[in-house]
Amino acid sequence: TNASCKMFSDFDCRKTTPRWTDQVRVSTDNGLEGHHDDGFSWRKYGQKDILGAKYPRSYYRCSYRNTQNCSATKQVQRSDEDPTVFEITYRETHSCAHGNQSVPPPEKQEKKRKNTNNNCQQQQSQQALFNFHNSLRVNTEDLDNKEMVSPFSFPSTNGCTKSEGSFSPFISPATPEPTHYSLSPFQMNNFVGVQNLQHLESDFTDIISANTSATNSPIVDLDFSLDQVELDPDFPFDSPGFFS
DNA sequence: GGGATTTGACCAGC
DNA sequence: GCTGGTCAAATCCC
Repeated sequence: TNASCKMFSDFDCRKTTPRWTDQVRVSTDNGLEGHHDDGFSWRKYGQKDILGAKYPRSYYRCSYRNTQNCSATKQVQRSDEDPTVFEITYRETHSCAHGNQSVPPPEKQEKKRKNTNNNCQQQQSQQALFNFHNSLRVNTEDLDNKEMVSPFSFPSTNGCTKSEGSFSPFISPATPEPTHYSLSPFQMNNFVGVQNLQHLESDFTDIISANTSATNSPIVDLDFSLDQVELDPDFPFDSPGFFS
C-alpha cells in the first residue's frame, strides 16, 4: 500500500526517482490551529485524491523553483485516522538561497489567503508556543539512515517580525487544508544545537511526557534521531512556561 | 496587474 | 488500465 510504502521509503515508491523522502507528521489537538514553518516558501501546484485515503494529497514545490532552480518539493496528506494530523513528505533538498530564512517575509505571508490569522501580535506569544508544543505530534520515520537531519523544527518565538505566520492558523475554517506551511531539514539546525544535545534530548522527553499527560493522547510518535541536530543558543528554552 | 491557488487533463510507472 | 505526480489554464485575492 501507499502507506506502507511511505513508511519505509528512503526512495520514491516508484523507484523511478531515486530521491530520498522524508515524512513528518504534525498535528494539533483541540481543533486549534497548528502551524509549522520551515522558513521556506512553498507553492501548491497540485492536489490529488488518493486511493484509499479520505483526504486529498496536496503537492507543493519551492517557490524559488524557477528563479533558483530549487527542486525541493513536499506532499501533504491529511491523516485518515486523525484529521488533525498532517503527514508531510519532503523530497529533494532546497538548493535555493532562502533555506536559512526563518520564515518568508511578513508581507508575503500576509498576501496569502487571509483565512490565516493576521493579528499575530500576542498570539505569537509563549502561550501560543505552549499550545503549539502541547498539541504537537511529530513522527518522522526512517530517519536513522538518512544523511540529513530531522526535518522537524520549532518556530522561533521572536515575535511577529521573525516568525510571522509561524503560529497563524494552520487549518482555517474556510480552507480545510493549509496552503502555506513548511518544515525543513535545515531549520532543525536552528532549533537544536550542538552544545547541549543530551540536555535537549532530555528536555524533549519532557515535552513528550507533558504532552502525553496533558492531552492523554495515545499518539506520541517522536522517534526521530537527535544525533545530528543542533541547539540554537538563542532558542528560549528557559522561557517561563515553555516546558510547563 | 501580479502572484498564488484550484482543478481537470495529461503523462509515466506498474 | 489504474494510480500517483505534474502541468497549465482558469480563477481568486490582494
